[in-house]
Amino acid sequence: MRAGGRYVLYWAQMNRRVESNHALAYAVEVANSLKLPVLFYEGLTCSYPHANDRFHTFLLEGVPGTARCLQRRGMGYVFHLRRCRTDPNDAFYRLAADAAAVVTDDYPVFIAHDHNRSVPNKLAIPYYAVDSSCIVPMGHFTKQEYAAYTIRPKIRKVLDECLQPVKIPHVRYRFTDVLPALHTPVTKSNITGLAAACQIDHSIPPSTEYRGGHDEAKRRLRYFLENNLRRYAKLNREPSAHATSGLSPYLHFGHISSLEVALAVREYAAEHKLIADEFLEQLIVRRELAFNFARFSPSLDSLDALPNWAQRTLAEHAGDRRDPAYTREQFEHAATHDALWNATQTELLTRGVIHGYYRMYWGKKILEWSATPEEALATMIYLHDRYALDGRDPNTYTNILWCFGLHDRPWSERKIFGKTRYMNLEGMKRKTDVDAYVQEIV
DNA sequence: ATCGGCTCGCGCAA
DNA sequence: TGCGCGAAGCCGAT
Repeated sequence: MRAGGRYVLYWAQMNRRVESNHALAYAVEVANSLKLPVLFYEGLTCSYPHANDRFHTFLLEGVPGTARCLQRRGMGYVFHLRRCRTDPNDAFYRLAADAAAVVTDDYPVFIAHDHNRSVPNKLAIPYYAVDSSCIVPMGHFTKQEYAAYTIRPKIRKVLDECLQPVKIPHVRYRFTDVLPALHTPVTKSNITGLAAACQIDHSIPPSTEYRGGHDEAKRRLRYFLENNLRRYAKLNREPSAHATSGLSPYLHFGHISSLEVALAVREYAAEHKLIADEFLEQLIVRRELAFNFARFSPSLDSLDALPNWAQRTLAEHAGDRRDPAYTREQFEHAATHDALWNATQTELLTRGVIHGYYRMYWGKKILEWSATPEEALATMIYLHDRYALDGRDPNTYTNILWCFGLHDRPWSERKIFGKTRYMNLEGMKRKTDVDAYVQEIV
C-alpha cells in the first residue's frame, strides 16, 4: 500500500449511511491496520439523469445526520455539492490523491457499476468494492435466477448466518485534519437554498410525504414495527390502510440497510410473538431477486431481458388494436379516463412513490394503453426515473419488467397482453378500497 | 364464496 | 424423463 496516504477514503456511492454499512466497516478495518483515519466522501452532482429538487432534497436531508454520526465515531466527512455542470468534477480524485486506499460500494448497475470498473485503473492505490446492499451477498449466486421460487431456498439456506449485525470496528485513529475546502456544510435550514442554487430541474418539487435521512428512516421503521407489522400480512395489499413500511426511498438511497430493517423486524416479531414472514419475503427474497436480475441480465431497460415465452407472446400481440391509447404526456399528466389509474400517477407526482400493489395495476394499464410494449416500457421507466424516490433501482426495473412477464408465469391468452398476467379495475375494486384511495390522493 | 383452468419451464427426484 | 409448482391474474361454473 502507498506509504504517503493520510487516510483511508470511503466513497459513498449508493449506501449513503454510517450505520449497518459493511463497506464502511471494512474501511475502518483497513484504516486501523494501516494506522490511519477514515475519511467518508459523499458527492452530489447536478448531472445525473433527471436531476431535480425532489431527489436533491431527499439526499441533502440525509447529510446532517451522516455528519453527526461520523463525528461521533471519529471519522472525517466531505460532502461535496457540485452546483453547476461546468464546475470541476474532480473532488473524488483530489481526495484520493491523499488516500492510502479507497473502499466503496459494490453495486451491480448504473453509474456505480461503471465507476467500479473504470476508476481503479486510474488510481495507484488499492480499491475495494464491498457489497452492503443485500443481506445474502450478491456474489453468493452464480447465475440469473428464474423466479422467486428458485432463489428462495438458496436464500433460506444461508439466511441465518447472513442476518448478523454489522460491527463497525472502533476507530483507532481519529480524523483530525481540517476539513478540505471541498466540503459543503448542510443544515436543516439551508437545504432548500442549496437545491435552489443547483443547476437542476426545479419543476419537480420535493415529496409531500418523504423526508430523507437515516434518522427519518429509523423513525418510520419504529412506527411500522409498532403500528403495522401485525397488520402487514392482511393489509399490505390495501393501499388505503397504509400498512406498509414506506422504506423503499430510504433503501434506494442507502439511508437505511435492508439488514438493519430485517434484524429489527425479526427482533420485534420474536418479542411480540408476531409472524413477519410476509414482510421479510418482500424485504429479502423479492429485493434480492431484483439485485440478482440486475447483476446478471444483459439489459434492464429492454424487453430482451424478458423470458422467451413473454417476448414471444408480446410480439405476437404487438399488432393488436389499443383502445384507448395514450401518449407519454397523457400518462405523465394523469389524464386517462380511469380515476384509479390517474390517482396512482398522482401519487407518483406528489409523493414520489406508488403503493406496491397499485403500482402493478399502474404498469399493467400502461402496457394495455400504449401503442407498443416497447413504448409502454419506455414510458414506465421514464416516469419512475423522473419522479420516483425509489426509482433508478434494481427493484424498480424488476417491478416494471414484472408487468411484462419477468419472474412471472404465463396465463390465459388475451388481447395485447398475450399470455402475460392481466389485471383490471374490477379486480382492484373487488380486492381493495379504490374509492378511499382515490379520495385520499385527489 | 370457492374452485379449476389457463400455460411455460425450472429444478428436483428418480 | 416425469412431475410439481410458481408475486399480487381473470373468468366462468358451481
